[in-house]
Amino acid sequence: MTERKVRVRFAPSPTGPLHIGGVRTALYNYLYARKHGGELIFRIEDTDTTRFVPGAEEYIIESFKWLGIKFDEGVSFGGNHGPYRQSERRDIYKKYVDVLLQNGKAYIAFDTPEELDAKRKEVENFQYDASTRQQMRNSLTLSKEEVDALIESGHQYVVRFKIEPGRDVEVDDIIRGKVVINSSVLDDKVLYKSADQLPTYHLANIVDDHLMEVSHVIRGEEWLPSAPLHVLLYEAFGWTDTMPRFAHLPLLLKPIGNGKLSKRDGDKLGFPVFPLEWHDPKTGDISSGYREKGYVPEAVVNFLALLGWNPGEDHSEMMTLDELVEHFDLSKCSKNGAKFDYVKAAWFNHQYLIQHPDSDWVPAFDQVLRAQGIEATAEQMTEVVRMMKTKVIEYVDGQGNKKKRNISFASDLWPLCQFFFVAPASFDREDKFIRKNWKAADAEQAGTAAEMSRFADRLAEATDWTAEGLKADIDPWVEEQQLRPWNAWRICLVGLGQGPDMYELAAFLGKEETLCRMRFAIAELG
RNA sequence: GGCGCUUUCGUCUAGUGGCUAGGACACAUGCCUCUCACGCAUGGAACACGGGUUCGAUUCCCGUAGGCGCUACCA
Repeated sequence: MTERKVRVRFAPSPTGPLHIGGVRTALYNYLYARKHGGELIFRIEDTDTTRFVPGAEEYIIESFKWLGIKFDEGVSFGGNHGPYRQSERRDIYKKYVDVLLQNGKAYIAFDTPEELDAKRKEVENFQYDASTRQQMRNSLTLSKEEVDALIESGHQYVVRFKIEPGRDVEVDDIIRGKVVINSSVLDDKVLYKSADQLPTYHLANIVDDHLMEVSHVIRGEEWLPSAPLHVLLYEAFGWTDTMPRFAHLPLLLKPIGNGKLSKRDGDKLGFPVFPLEWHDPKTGDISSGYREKGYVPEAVVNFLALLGWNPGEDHSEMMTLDELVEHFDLSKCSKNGAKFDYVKAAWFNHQYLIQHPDSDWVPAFDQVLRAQGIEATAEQMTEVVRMMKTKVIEYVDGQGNKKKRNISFASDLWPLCQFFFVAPASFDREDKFIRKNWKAADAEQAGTAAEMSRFADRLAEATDWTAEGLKADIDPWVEEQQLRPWNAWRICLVGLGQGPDMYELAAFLGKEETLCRMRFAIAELG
């Protein structure tokens, strides 16, 4: 076989939002295409009209736009192998179905879905294949005249692939090596339905991949069992010379428990399984998306790329899209399913966020603040981000345990930064930090209140109210007075044992607010 | 049930016919410190099991068990 230009495709069905596993499949196709100077095609597989969901196609396109995964041709991208929407290729499929019918590789079957259901109930493990097709109503058991008459009178039919039994069919998979399945276990798959004059996935897939000159089929492992069927179809058409190479990717699994990652896991465990928020047009349900959750696309891509593949050796896990392209190698994909580790996904986002300029957080942070009824300037928000982005936040994991993790999203900021915008209204005397750091006066020592009072008086004299200015002014005085005012001061301004450096906080609040909060705390705590 | 794929720390994984089996996330401890952190350092933690092949198997082969997928006029 001669070296062919690499042409790969991502071909989703517009039946709903794009699942994160689909995103990974698309990403691997993208990486492979870029790596080999090839092309990536975007095809819409809408041959099942009953499952079509309006808006899904637009959603998928929008998702890739956000993720930065670019297609070279396909629906909405142009190209000269179109149309790229399967529902617009009826005539093409019909032509190829006839080819199969004429050369005896396929036959017409009249059994209705109801009849087949009945048969399945009646015969355990019924399969429409070489062992049973002679008992059914099809062009193999009916005379030509009967068949023609049936079609003439408007009976609906399907075209089935006639699989010759007893043959070991070999699939040479890039990731898994040789996979052999005996054709006897395959059934005579429906390739085409007269009812809507559309093919099923199997036929459309082979015809399109051939016509679109696809060189490599990179798809999920759920397709592995039908890969031999596809090989047989290429043979039936006489296209084996240009048959694409296959690569079946391992699946994404639930983070906890068993089974593959599903739509519901996400919102149950608190992480999205869709790139963008999705509003179901039928039920009105809203499923959360990575974009709305506050992920940056680079982090999502980076994390996803490493689920089932890695560059090997001790290479850094932080990689840009270009770096991923540079190192990507299909043959180094792992073979077993990967549990979806959303804590690590958050870590990736954390890494990207602290690498981005603080001001990049402002739009998202602004939304978070507005939701709390707070307005702040861009400068203020940038400052808060700078001071708080390396803190940690508590969260509840899938098992209901309290855990801590790095701040990974703008929305994590609010619970930890209220005090920048809202003064403490009361103090919890039982709080460990307050009990430890706010002492009442006794016979030998003046209490914390007195100390804070003196400290406030001294602060009032400060002229350069910036973090640096205050430090230069106050540090020597504190030293001279042999004071350790930090924790008590923190109680005054924050109300808790939280927050950034005290000089920085004071500088942010301003002189008036700082002194006001101190007087209030002194009065309250005594 | 049938068919197929798969199995290295809790998770994602690297790796080899002979290694103290490496890294990342998570976890723990210490240092730093003005709280919580960040950062830095350290630590615990894995080759599913049973047979072979072999001087020697985590690595190669065969079973068993577990996990996953497919088994539609869905993709």
